[in-house]
Amino acid sequence: MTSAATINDVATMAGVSIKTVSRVVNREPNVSEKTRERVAQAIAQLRYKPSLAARGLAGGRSFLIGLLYGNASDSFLGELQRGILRTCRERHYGLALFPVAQQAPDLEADVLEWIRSTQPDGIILSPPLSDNEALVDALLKSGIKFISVSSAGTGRGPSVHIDEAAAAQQMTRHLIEAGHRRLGFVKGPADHVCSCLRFEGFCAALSAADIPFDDSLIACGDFHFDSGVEAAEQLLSGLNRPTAIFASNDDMASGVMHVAYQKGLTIPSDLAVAGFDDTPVSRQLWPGLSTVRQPIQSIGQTATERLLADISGVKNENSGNGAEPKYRRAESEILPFELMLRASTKG
Amino acid sequence: MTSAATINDVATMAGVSIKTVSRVVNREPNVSEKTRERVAQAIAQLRYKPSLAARGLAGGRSFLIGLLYGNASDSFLGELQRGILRTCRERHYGLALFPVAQQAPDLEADVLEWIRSTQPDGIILSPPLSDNEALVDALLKSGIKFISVSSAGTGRGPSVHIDEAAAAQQMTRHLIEAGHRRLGFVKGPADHVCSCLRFEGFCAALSAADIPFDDSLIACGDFHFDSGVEAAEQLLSGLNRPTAIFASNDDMASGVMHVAYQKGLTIPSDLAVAGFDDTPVSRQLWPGLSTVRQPIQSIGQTATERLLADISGVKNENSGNGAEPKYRRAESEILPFELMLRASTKG
DNA sequence: TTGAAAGCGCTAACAT
DNA sequence: ATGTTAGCGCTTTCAA
Repeated sequence: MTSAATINDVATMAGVSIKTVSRVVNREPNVSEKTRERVAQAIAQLRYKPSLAARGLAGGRSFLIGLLYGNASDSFLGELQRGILRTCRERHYGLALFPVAQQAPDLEADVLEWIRSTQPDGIILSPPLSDNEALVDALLKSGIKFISVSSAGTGRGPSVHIDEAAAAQQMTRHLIEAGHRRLGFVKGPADHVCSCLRFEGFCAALSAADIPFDDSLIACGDFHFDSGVEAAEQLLSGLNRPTAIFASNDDMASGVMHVAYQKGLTIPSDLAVAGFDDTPVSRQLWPGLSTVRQPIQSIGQTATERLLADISGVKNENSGNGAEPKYRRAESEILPFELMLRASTKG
Repeated sequence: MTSAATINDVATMAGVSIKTVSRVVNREPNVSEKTRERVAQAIAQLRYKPSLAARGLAGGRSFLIGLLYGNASDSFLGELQRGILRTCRERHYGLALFPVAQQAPDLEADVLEWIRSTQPDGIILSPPLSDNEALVDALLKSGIKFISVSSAGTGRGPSVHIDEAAAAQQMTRHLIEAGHRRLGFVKGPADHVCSCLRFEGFCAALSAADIPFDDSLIACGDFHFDSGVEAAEQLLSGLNRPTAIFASNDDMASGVMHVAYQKGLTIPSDLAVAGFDDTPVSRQLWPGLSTVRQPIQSIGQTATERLLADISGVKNENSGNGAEPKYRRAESEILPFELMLRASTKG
């Protein structure tokens, strides 16, 4: 046999009809364990892979999910893609990428047009697109299934993310426990929900420790390195400078470290620095940057699984013995984060 | 009309058979100008878009190009994807990602299988896959069109890349001109063609400056941060340590910087450090890392354009009046690099 | 220059 | 729990 195996080959080999093969491939119910096993073996042996084109044509679905993203960092997107692709591969789905020009005036129209031409079965929204009210509205109205990752977004759609506020609070507490009382904070873009949550967590930790909030210790950035530099220059210029700075992400934190070096400050003895995201750079900096790790791959995987369940899930929902529906989970799924404590905060 | 128009709708509206519509859509010959006109109008009026799935199924093409990649860095892959997607979007092609498990025993089989199931019309090979002889052989044998990016590869297929050796030579010359005579070098993985080329460039610069080659100044890494750390520990442990270290990529260079800090060396006065790739980290480190910038986005774009030309080019090749074939360019296309000189090499 | 018919490989609706 | 039958929208013969 020279060309690729088709569903017919599998059916013949397993001694069943092609429909049964289809059931196994699509994880539909009503296949006996024995049959499923036999079919699975034939599939493995023939190295059968269903043709996306044929499935799409016949099923009116594209077996494609779309990933919409703005100008997030490459490491974030890379991790996210890995997670998504893992699930996609298992489930024989394809991934269509749509890098959105965030500043486009008619972003929603662009996205809708892309959806029309690509016809993905569902969409994953990565931040900060998930925070865009107009876009979410348009998506909701269009009826396409979607899920947000790494952001609670506007709360009007399902999402998979960590508890950003709790993470920021915990990191802040770590700094406070290290003896810091003058804590600087570099905010992210105001229109990112996660920026706000991280700031809230910071404030919560302060007030829990009875440290008065000092507005002069707060600077604003845009999540990029350069804005971290600017923020640090502002925060470190006064006489009464902070002894620790918590930046809302690693790129800005690395900017803070840059300025500290320029000013001849030693990290962490003169200035402790913390970031958020655990991007690769946090290990590579000297000293290593303490930061918060999100399980981005898992987030991608989980989001994809939930999206696929949503797409084809309704039918499986009340499977079996009158039990509760399986897919009616909470709209949002919260995954655990982890504090990565490195030398930048340890005296 | 609620759902999208199909070829039948167009045919009915234009009063022709679907085959004629197909001819018009695919710009095939043997359609009278009048008919073509009429069909074109119907297409415009119905906003007809041919279904990729159906075209793929029937025609054996997918209008998809595949991107194969191993464990390259996220910033590299991100840039590459941006370049590729730009061209894809213009040409109405989709992009299918295939992250290859490099250590897989039957990598070629995996890839071939993926090709058979996804049926991309062409493939972009990113390093180090382009250096895998067995894989390239398999691809060549399978007859699928492909092109390598950022690596001359084994030289048995088209590619788009920079002149790695010249770049490494130029960076080395920069170090020599800064007064360094004891130059350390951290090699990349031996099975990466670009590792070898970068090393060759280094050696060429040494001999051009009449600096004797010293084997004790050469260490081996695997392109990852940790291996840079190990390499630096080795290179900086002896008494007669180098005054400059050129690492084959930025991640390893950052490892070198880490060790320098640990040993209390000041960069660049005690030790100059240079990297390769101009990943974002090179700016974020302190001091900024001198490195070589590849135009990765352009490489991606160019490769995609050439691949698509190759895919659909054959039929256009001898169009009309016996002119020369249009697509017979050189197999390899060399794009310019750029030295990014930052503080890590400037006294 | 045009069209009719036969699939491509799969899923959906309806048997059994 | 499994099979049968009709297509999905298009391209490819091959015929007119």
